[in-house]
Amino acid sequence: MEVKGIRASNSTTTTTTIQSEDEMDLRRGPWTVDEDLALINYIANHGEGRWNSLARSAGLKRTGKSCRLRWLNYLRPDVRRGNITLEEQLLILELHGRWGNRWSKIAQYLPGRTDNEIKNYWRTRVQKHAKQLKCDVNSKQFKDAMRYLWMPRLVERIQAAAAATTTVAAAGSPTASASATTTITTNNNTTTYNYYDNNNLNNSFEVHSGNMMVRNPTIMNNNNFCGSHSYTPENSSTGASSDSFGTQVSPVSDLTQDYYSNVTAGNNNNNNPNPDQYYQQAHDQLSFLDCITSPSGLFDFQPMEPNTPWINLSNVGDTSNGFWNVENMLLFQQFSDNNM
DNA sequence: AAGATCAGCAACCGCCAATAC
DNA sequence: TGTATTGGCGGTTGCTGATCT
Repeated sequence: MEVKGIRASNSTTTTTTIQSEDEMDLRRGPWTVDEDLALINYIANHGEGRWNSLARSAGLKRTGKSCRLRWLNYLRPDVRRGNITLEEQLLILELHGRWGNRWSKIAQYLPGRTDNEIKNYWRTRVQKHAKQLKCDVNSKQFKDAMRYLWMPRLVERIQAAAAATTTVAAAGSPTASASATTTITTNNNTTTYNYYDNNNLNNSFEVHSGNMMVRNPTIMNNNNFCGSHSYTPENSSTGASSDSFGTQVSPVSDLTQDYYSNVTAGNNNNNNPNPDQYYQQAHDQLSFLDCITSPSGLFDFQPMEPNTPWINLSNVGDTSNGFWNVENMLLFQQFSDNNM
């Protein structure tokens, strides 16, 4: 790879292919608080776009691309940060199955998440599992494992969390165990996830070639996903990530104000300020249902082989964060043997 | 306690399509 | 119409903190 500089935080460029005086001064590597403030302030006053000239006008010794990336992936007020939730994991798995590595497209359906974040999630978590299982992440074997084992397991955990919340709220009774039974049945273009929660209530959702439909939707009661959210349909002219969510939560000027006050209050002690914390609340109001239903017919599975066996996950005893424990790897092994 | 290894993620790169001139 | 610039995307790198030995 061509090396034009080093990635040190306070380095200037050690250039091997210098083309102009300006390039000699270009900074690279982690952004400083001052740079972030300069970028935030400039965008607050002038808006975004025309990134090269923006970088110059704002007095930033960065490329336009670098400024754009910093803004979109970090400084933008509506960037949602923190752990990828179970619902988001499920959605990522499903959408990746549908579109592959179309990260920006997938990101459109996870409001506040950036394509970079989703890509990192996939590479660090999902590909890790494939590696552990010694199979290619794009292999049928692994895709089937995701579809028949991992995704149902996620559904189970989602409903368990929802049931636990409900139970605690209702009577303060013991929290839910992961004893629910999940079955998946496929009939032509419809896949049905069916399970009983801890209150012995039957829950299910169906995934058609069209939209996902929910019956008795305990799954939707997760407190992380309530309220409403509007998204930009994929066929919209403003479907790009920068436009889809650019200004819908809070004006940039507010971000700048809050950010300034936070910095002056000494709450930023590193090079990675987190202004979005002020807007996290807005994103905690997102609707999972809104995320997974769309005019374009989202959340439909690829056609499956007929006579797909029902899979009972009741004896898959994973209650930890990781799915691929020894038991499940054995299960995966058996599953693979039966489907090769 | 110290070095090695791993995991997560911010940031960069090259390529390409869209837009401006 | 051709060229330059800009923006968007997917792939990759390397820094940093956590964990392991």
